[in-house]
Formats: sequence, structure tokens, C-alpha cells
Amino acid sequence: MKGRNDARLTGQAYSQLKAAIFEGRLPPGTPLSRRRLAEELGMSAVPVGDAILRLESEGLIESRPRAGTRVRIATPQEIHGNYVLREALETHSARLFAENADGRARERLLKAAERLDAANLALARGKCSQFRRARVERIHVAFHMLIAAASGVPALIDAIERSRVLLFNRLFTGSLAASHLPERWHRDLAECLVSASPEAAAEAMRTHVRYRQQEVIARFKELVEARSGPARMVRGPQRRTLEENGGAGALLD
Amino acid sequence: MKGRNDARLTGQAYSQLKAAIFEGRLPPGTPLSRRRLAEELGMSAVPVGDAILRLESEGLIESRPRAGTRVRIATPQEIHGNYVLREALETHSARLFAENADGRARERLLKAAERLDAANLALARGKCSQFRRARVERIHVAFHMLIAAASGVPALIDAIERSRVLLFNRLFTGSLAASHLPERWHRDLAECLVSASPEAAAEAMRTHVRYRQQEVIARFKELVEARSGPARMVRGPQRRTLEENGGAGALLD
DNA sequence: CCTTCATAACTGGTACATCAGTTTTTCCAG
DNA sequence: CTGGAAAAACTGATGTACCAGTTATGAAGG
Repeated sequence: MKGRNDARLTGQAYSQLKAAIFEGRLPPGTPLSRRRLAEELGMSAVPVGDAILRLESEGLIESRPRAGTRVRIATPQEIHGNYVLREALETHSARLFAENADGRARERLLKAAERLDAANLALARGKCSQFRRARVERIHVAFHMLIAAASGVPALIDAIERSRVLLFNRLFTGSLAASHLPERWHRDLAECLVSASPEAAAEAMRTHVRYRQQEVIARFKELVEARSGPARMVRGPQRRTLEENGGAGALLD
Repeated sequence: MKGRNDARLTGQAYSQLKAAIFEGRLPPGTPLSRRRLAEELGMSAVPVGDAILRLESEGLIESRPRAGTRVRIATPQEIHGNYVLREALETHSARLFAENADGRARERLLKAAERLDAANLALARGKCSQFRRARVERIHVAFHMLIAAASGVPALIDAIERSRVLLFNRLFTGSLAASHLPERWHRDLAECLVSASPEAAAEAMRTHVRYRQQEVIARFKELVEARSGPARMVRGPQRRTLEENGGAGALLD
């Protein structure tokens, strides 16, 4: 996803904002002011605006003209839709992997699956610090991108990355990432992708995605219900929340 | 795809540029200068820059920092990749249609298929003026979007629209849109989607997409070979091409 | 005629100032 | 206190000016 523009200010603003959103330093709902961000990032408002435009087109941010910009808050419908999209993309990705992947790629996938299952198990046992969850999530993304990469089709790889980005943001910042998975969950999937027919691989991936989908949506709903007691985040002053979340420090690496 | 920003200057620039690209008034390779465009559109360079940024993120335009912006030229690999992506998305879309679509949607799809086949036939017989091709292409898009819409999942619908947008631009401006299709091509597909099982519907769509993919890529290659005689568009002054393509008029509706 | 290289023209990137619309706060009447 | 209107503060949108990097141009030398 990185481009030639990362050297420019606009690219810096984009990267830093994106990272801050992913790592939970700017949770969903946080207001983002161009001027404020420009000041904290040490640049003018224009490149910040460009970065915001880009993040908005990726769905991480929403902006109402002349009325404010904020980190987007996901609805259950959106999460559901995102899983539908992922089912389409990753199912095909799995099929292509089973068809085309060479020996090296297959070996690497098996190893990645082992690592991922181990990390998930460790996470389920130990405590779920934000840092550890982020690390496991990175491994998880790497696993799926390994499958996608075997297709050799940039358009497909980008689309999968994009859909994951959206989901990751929503889930991670909503503290939904930590969930108990079957112990050999990814390993079984990987073995199927490596040795079964393309159709079987696609179906295995479909099952995989749908399982997660149901689990995540169930958790999300219960989370939403739990926090909807005093009907929060509906009214009230929502300015200056950036400072409350750590101020200038929230944007540093 | 349209948003609240269409009322703003940035939205106007976006819409007009997009339309001009689609309708062939700005063929692939045309250099786009912010200042020049700003002048012709009667606005400043900033909203034009925002529109360009947006179009770039959609893949219609490419821009090298401080060295120029131009309408993107597709490579055969990109076209192939786009069809791979479409196979993933539309296959799933067809499956969902067969699963979920209500009676009204099924009826409308059958009618749309009839209309599309008729239009294609007429196009194959008559002459292929740019205007007529554009019209048929609109019907074609509507047909596929009808299938996508039945899923009720915005993320999927947008992804399909986006992938079509890219392809349409590349093909249409490359004068590849006109091709001879089997007479009942879309009608058979529609009937399968309407009455067969989800799996059969998905497979029918897969065949459909792959058929077009092979056909289009073959034509594209022969087109590229045909025009690569004097090794064109490699060197030579490429400025002021906007004026050559109709000047200010090229951006009007 | 072809290459080389300096210069001029043009490009996108950024800063700053200002405009117009929205939200929050303030303050006064009830 | 309450309600509501006016004003203040803030927001994104846009215009203008300028900078730094790239490309085209054309003159000078082979």
C-alpha cells in the first residue's frame, strides 16, 4: 500500500495517522482537526487534508463538510458486509493458492500457520495487553497475505489488504481481536490449501471466514449492548478529545 | 460512488474529470496539469489537486511527484489482474443473488439480460460509434450491478463497481468494448442465476467472466502489437495534448 | 547530422490567508 | 432554573503565492 509519496509530507501524515488509528491511539469517534493535526505533525494543513482525503477513501475516517472529521465508527452491518467481501476475496485467493503456489510458498504457509496458532494459544492463556494483541494480529495478517501473494495479482492482493485494514481497525480498536480459536485452526486450513484441490481449498477458506464472521459479530453485538446503557456518544461536546487521548504524543511512533 | 462532496468544487472537478476519462475525451496517456485544468474548470488548483488525488487512488490516473500527472495506461497484466479480481467478486455476487434475491429482482434481471443481449446484437450489426458503445456499456454495467445489488452489502457493491470502473476505462478508451458475443450470452447466465443452485450460479458466472477475460486479453494484445510499429508513446514531447484533444471543450458535459 | 549540457518552462507540493458553514458557548428573557 | 436566540469559536473548503524538482528546449561543440 505504500507509495512513492511516503517521502512527502502528505505521505508522512498518512502513515502516522493510519498507524495511530490502528494502534488504538486514536479510537473510533475521535475528532480530527486539520489545524490541530498540522500543528502536532509540524506541517501545514494542506498535506494533512490530503492524507485525510486518502484515509477517508479507505473508509477509516469520515468527514462532514465544514463540520468536522472523525475516526469512523463501525456498525454491525458494516462488519457483516466486510466479512462478505472477505469471503469473496479470500475464497478466490485460496483457490488460486492451491492452483498456483510453488513449493516454497506452500512450506512458508505451513510454518506461518504453526506460528499463528501458537501465538493465538499464548494470547488466550496470557493476558491480552494491547501490545500483544497487535503483535498477534500482525502475524494473522501476514498469514492471509501470504496466501494472497501467491496469486501474483496486485489488484487482488490490494483488495484483500484493504478489506483487512478496515476490519482490523474496527475490531482491534473495539478490543474484539482476542478470541479463542480452535487450537489447530489455521494449521488445518493451511494443510488443506497446500494439499487439497482448488475447490476444496476454497471451501475450507469459506468455512474459516464464516466461522470468524459469526463469532466476531456475536461479540460485537454484545459489546455494543454492554456499552449502550447511558446511550453514550450520541451527544455532548466532542472537541478536544485528541488531547484527552494523549495529546501530541498520540501521533508519535 | 457519489458523495456529499459533489456539491463542492472538488466534487465537480472529480465528476467532470471522471466523465471525460470514461467518455474518451481524455484518452489514456493524456497529460493533466493542475493549473491548466483549474483554469478550464474555472476554479483554483487546490480542488483540482484533491480530485486528482481521489482519481489516483481509484487507479484512473497516475502521478509522479513534480513531474506530471496523466491518464493511466493499462498493461495486459493489469487487465488480467482486473479480471481475476472480478472473478472473485462477481462469482460471490452471483452466489448471493441465487441465495437471496427476491422475485422482483429475479424478474428484473431476466429483462435486463434480454435488453443487453439485444443491444449487443444491434451493436455487432450496426456501426460502432463511440456513443453507441458507451450506451451498451452502460446497460452492461447496470446488468452486473443489478446482481451485485441483491446482496445488499455496500462493501461488495462498491468493490464490484470499482473493479468495473477500472476495466471500463481501459477497455472503452482502448476501443475494445465492441466484441461479438454469443447471442443469448447474458440471457443464459441470468436464467441460471434465477433458477439454479447458488453453486451452479457461481460457476456460471465464473465461466462468463473467464470467457470475456480470454477474449479481451487476446484483443488487447493484438491491439498493442498493431500500434507498436514505430514504438510510439515512448518519447517525444507529450505536453499540450489536452488542447489537441479538444481543448477546453473536452471537459464540458 | 548527432550528442551534451545549460537554461527556461512547467509540474506537483506546501504554506498561509481567508471564506463560508457548523457547532458550541454565552447570555438574557421567561 | 429553563429555553432559546445571538455570538463566538471552530471546521473544512478554497484561493493565491511560492518552492523545489523534472522535463523540454535549444545553443554549442563534436
